[in-house]
Amino acid sequence: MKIATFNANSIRSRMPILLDWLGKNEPDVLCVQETKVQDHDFPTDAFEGSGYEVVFKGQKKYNGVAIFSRSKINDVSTEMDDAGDEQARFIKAVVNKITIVNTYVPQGFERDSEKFAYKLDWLARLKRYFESNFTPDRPIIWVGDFNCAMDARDVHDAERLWGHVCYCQEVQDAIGKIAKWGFTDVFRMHNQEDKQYTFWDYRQMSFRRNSGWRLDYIMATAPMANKCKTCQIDKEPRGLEKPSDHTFLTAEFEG
DNA sequence: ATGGTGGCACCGCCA
Repeated sequence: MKIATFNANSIRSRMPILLDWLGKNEPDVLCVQETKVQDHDFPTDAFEGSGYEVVFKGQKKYNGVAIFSRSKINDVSTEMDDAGDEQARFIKAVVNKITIVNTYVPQGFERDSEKFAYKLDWLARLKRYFESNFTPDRPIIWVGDFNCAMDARDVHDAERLWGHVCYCQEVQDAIGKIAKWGFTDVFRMHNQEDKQYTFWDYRQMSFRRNSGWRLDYIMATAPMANKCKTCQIDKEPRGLEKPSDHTFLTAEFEG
């Protein structure tokens, strides 16, 4: 079973990249974040005949998540709790009896902002979601754009960036607590190197300088982590006419 | 050099 994740930054703009990548890589499941499309405008027609089923939760302009699967998708939910907050950052589905949780963690703007407080609260809610709905002996994959670099290897300038909303103690702790509940970062399980980035800020032409961040993750509970054979970052250029600031991350599991 | 681009939906917000 091959599972991949990709922050699209508008799925409609990345359709050529997405369809091409699906055709070449044939993952069983692809989780997408920042689809930036309302549900009634989701480009379902474009995937007719692709062999993929898709479920999604979007809203106008921002956020939005989707799960593509070659096998039947069951038990979809688009909210982690009953807080009634509709930011379209969470979608869960079951595929081949494996629970897939796809999240677009809030970015947080600045550390003294309301948005940052929301980010921390959102992550605390996600922790409660896992605690109250599952036990870590179940096969669960949690993937997405976590907007968090977990250690110095995951950023291009650890000294300067320490304290950034995507590289600071509070967010590392919030994600760390969820990981401690029962998740393994399967990329790190297979690769200890630094500079293994999944995101480059296009405001700073950072791709050509490799001024990146590792913000995208595939996390697995023990029964799945034990079966994880590889986890790789896609290094191919991601489109020429229109850049995409994140790349694909893929993990392969036995069975 | 403290900026810069890109996407969406508007006349700014978010990353």
